[in-house]
Amino acid sequence: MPKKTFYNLSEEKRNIIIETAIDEFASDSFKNASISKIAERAGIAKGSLYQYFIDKKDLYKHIIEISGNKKLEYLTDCIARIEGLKLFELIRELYKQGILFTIENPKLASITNNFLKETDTRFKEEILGTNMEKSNQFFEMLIEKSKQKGEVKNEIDTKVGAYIITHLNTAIVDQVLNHMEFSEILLNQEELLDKVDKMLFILESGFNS
Amino acid sequence: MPKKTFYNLSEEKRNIIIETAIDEFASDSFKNASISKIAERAGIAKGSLYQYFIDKKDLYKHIIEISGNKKLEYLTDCIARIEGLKLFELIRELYKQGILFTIENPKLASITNNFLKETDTRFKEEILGTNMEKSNQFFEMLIEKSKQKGEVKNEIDTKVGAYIITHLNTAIVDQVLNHMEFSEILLNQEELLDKVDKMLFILESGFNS
Amino acid sequence: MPKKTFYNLSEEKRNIIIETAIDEFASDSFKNASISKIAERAGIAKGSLYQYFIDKKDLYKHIIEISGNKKLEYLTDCIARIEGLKLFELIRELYKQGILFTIENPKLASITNNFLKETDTRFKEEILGTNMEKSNQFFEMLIEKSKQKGEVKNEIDTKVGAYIITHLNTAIVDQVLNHMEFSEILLNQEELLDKVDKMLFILESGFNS
Amino acid sequence: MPKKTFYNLSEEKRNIIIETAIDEFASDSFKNASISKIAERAGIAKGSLYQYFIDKKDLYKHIIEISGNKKLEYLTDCIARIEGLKLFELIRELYKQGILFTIENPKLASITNNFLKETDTRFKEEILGTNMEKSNQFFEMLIEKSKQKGEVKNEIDTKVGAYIITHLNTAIVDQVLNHMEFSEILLNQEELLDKVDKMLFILESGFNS
DNA sequence: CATGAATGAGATTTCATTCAT
DNA sequence: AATGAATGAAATCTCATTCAT
Repeated sequence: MPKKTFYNLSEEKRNIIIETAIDEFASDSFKNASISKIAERAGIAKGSLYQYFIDKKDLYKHIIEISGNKKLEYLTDCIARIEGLKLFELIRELYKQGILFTIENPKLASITNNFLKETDTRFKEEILGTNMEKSNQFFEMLIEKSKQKGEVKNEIDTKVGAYIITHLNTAIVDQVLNHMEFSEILLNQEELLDKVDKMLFILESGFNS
Repeated sequence: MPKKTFYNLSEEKRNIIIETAIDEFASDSFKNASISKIAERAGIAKGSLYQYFIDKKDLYKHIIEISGNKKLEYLTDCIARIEGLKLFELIRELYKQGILFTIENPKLASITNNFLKETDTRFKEEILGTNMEKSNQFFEMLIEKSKQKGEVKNEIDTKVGAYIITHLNTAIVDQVLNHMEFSEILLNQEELLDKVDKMLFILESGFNS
Repeated sequence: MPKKTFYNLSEEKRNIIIETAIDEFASDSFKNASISKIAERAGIAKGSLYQYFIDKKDLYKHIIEISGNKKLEYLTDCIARIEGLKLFELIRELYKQGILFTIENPKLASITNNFLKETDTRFKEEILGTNMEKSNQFFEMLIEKSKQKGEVKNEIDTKVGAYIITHLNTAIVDQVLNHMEFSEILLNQEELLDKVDKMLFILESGFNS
Repeated sequence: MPKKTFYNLSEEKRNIIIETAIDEFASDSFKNASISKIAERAGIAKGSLYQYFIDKKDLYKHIIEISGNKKLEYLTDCIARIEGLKLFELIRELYKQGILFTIENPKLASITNNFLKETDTRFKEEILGTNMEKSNQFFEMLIEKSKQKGEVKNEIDTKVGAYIITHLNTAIVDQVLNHMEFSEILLNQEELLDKVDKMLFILESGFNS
């Protein structure tokens, strides 16, 4: 959460700072990212950054938040259609949008994914507040509903099911990022979606009654 | 690969060094772990560490190797019984042994898991030589065999299947580690194995014909 | 080439740093000179030096450059009069000015001379860019001209001639420095110039037709 | 001056140590040469070196001495013929033998030349005892004799003359070494001797009456 | 608000020398 | 006499953060 001073800046300046920070955090872990480089590349004084943000962590937190919001934009449409879709239709859409988000915002996706892999749990909680596990809870809710509709086997453990779906999602994003790094950049989306379909084919047979 | 000098040390001293290094690398990534701290905590001179190991990377490599070997010990029995078991019986055993390894060697497991999450591919290859992807390939082979036996649906994509199994494996290990950190340490093994069974129940229905 | 930050410092501070660096590099070779000592003696933080210069080499390069410029100041007058003078009149002037430079800037002269003696050619080129050998080429040109004017025997090999003149020049500077070290500091200039005259007397008879 | 213990060693072992030390000192300055590397490459314990020599300097001193003696072997023949030869015939021989020594013992020559370039005069005296300047004095004596014989102009300053001859000698050796480094190794001796002749041609005209 | 110089702790690494065995 | 493990000071370099202007 930036200080007030940050919001007093012109939008243009704010954007430059954010973009530069994203660049830096995307190309390195939190610890190795350098405040000095961000200031330098953004063309502002190092001290200024400390006028806008409490410290490095604070800036990082803000970027993580931005990324979360951006990703949500990609997902809201799907989520709106939650009622009309079957569980795996929805999951397919969500995975698809997640891939789209990753391709169109690779830096943000990379930051988020790196963050998710951080070991230091205390650090993670500090950054996120408490809303870790949001994704998990969302899928739990979905599965529960689907059980009620009879779409999904009752024998399936809801938590475990949600867990699987969540983790495979981040695994996919990871793969997209890795491929992009090697600049087969557009390893074409179709191929990717094909993989997703193959993955979901397996899961679906596993979940469905 | 430590220098000769390392192996000339008393076993006791060698153990102290290894244990301390494991402690340090377990609580921080490679980059953030500190040789200085290791030396200090092990009660030896900083310079001495450089008598035993070429550099930080060399020490890290050694720890990774130790961990790999230790884990292999847990898995060899399963793997020996490869022929007699059905695919998911084997996977269950492998997951189970993986959990056991993690519970009994949480620091090593943590180091390995952190390593697997490293983004820098060049670094990873430097540490491992080339045998990345071994796990994936192993599961691909298993699935292929099971298809031939008719245990697994032919429609399933082998690579994607192996991918799922591998990733859920590391996800489980991660979860074990996280829980242990919060010192519900023995969140009892039974409960965990129960979760694994629930997970495999889903996957099995998904894979089997 | 210092960073901008260096030029933002007060002249006084800049001078202190430069003087201290000169002291250090004059009393030791590049490799053995210590950035830590420079910082300590200049009364600034070690880190600060790295705000002003990229690294040790960068600072060294700057000092070498300063020295080169200073020496050039001593020589420009002579060089301007190049046309009016006979070869050995000019050489005498150049040697003389070189001695003057050395006496008035013994530390700079020492640094330069040490640098010229460095064995590592790659290092030298890195520091100088490419203009090594400038002195040699200058004398070659002079000799060539003098041959045309009939002042110098045609049988003389131009390159070898230039080589002799260049090397005796640095030899003289060396001697001046050595004597100064033994603090017969002013072994008076006259005596020195007398030696130069004696040296040139020999060379002149050797060169002239 | 090695300790007695050194001379108790088998000649073979002594040779290995000396050769290795020569290798190391030839490829680096005194300060940067590494005792550890010498011990390692010679296949002896580091501690042993300290049984044979007081310290690094002591070993270095010994090597310098060896080099001096070796070079003397190349020169004694010339020197023996001192009476029969004219000044520049003798100088030519001495330069020639110096080049031969350098070509056949490049490492020793390199060590010696680097040593001569050392700035730290106290260090130099410590190593050499007092016999610096020996070469200079030798040439002074020669010149004096030649003056008496009427071969050399009386106007020439003996000291300055000797100085020139000495310095050009080391300059030549330096050039040989540099060329060898660039592995035009045998830039053929003839070519070199041709250069020497050209150099001496100049000097001779300068000296002779 | 903006600046950017200053800091200083801490990182990795090197190496001559000592000393117990 | 031989060994080689141990030492520890010193080297270069990095960087988040502070603070005076």
